[in-house]
Amino acid sequence: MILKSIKGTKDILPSDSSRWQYVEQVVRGVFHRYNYKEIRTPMFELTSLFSRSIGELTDIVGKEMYTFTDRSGDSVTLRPEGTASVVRSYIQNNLGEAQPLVKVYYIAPMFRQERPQAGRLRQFHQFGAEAIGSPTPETDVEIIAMAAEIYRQFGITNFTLKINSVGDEECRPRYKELLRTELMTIADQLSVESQKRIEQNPMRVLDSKDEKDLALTKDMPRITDHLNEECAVHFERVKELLTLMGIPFVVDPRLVRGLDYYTKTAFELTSDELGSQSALAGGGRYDLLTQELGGKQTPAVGFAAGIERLMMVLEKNNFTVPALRPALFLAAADEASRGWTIVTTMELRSRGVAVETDFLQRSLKAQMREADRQLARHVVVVGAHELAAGRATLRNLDDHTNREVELGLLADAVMR
RNA sequence: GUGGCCAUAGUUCAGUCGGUUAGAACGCCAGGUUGUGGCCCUGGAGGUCGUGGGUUCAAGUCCCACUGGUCACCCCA
Repeated sequence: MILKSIKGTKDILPSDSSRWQYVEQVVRGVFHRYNYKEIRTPMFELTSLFSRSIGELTDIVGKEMYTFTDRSGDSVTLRPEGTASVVRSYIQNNLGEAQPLVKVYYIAPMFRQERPQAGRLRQFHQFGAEAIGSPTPETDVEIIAMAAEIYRQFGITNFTLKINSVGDEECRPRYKELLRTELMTIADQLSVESQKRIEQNPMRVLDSKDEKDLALTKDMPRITDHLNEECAVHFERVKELLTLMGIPFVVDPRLVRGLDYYTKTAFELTSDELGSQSALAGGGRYDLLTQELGGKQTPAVGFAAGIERLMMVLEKNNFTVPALRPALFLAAADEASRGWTIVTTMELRSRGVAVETDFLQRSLKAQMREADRQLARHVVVVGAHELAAGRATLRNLDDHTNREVELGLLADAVMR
């Protein structure tokens, strides 16, 4: 086999597509109840949209983007996440002019050029939502509650909600400077990666998974102790509302997340059933992004979740979705009756019945086996005898019962 | 980008110390007395042993390279 799919991409085969459809349907249902409307943006954008929004120094922009030069010489990139495109569309289409708060969701493929592993693909799928136009902590909580609700809909309760506040343009720089100074004093003991980050993004040092780093930075100042009044009040209110709603959470002052645009609330949903890539979903507030991309200053908050990772948890839980089944399989007992079966199959289909028939000129036994394999609910064998009588035996493959039906009333007989 | 492990039928895997026509299970196909599935029985099809080189009288088996997969690191969904 010379032509194969690109590394880190996967086919969603007929055997699992119904599972995907079911998952998407449940997700859409929750978004609908929260009154979020779908937005579909292009799969690729000008590279600068992502580098400017996600941040030049992030891993995503620095080493994970699928970037190409197109025939006109423009640098374009397959979207690595959803928020940048949504905000671009929000600005470009003046969505904020029609209403003060825009609530949208997406279910879409994303692309990052990394080495694949369990729970990580180069093309993967996310659902996510953005509430653009509201500065209130209530909106943060709606987003968080909605994400948690989706997992609950699938019977997944075994996840941890971690939240933090990363401050705003006023208190974060101040905290970063304080932290940087502190980190300098132990710089030579930190891991190489962390040393590099002291300058560029000291908060990511705290987020390091290196055990030595963790021990060394244990008593470093926490951002939650250095928020300004506004951020602190906001964070308190988020925690208060989550508590009132009965949504369990843990405050993780080290939580930073890999995108630069977050302000105030940042959160993450993790599962311990996932192995190394444990993040189910993540999100936060991004009050400065719209302005950063050339729009009016507009507060916003959102989240994104990995569908493959949700699928992995569902599989661990032996979650099954009902199979899609034909209501009827029309079998031909002899060659002369095949004309009738194929025409009738088409007629019944246009009347709304899911019908399958034989296309391989197979023996009756083979047709029966096919009906069984397709999980057809009923089968009717039609031959010269039935066509003459205008009646046939309708067999229910689930309870193995037979009954006589008029051929003209087949649709009613199997639809009920 | 770095590292560990792996690569034999459609799938999951056996394959001894290197030795003759590479096996099993499941799946697939066909039969098991005139026209009724699932279970059972019988038979059948299906493999360039990932690719290329090397060692050897002899390589699925040993060595090297490459490719692919997988898991982990970094980071994230």
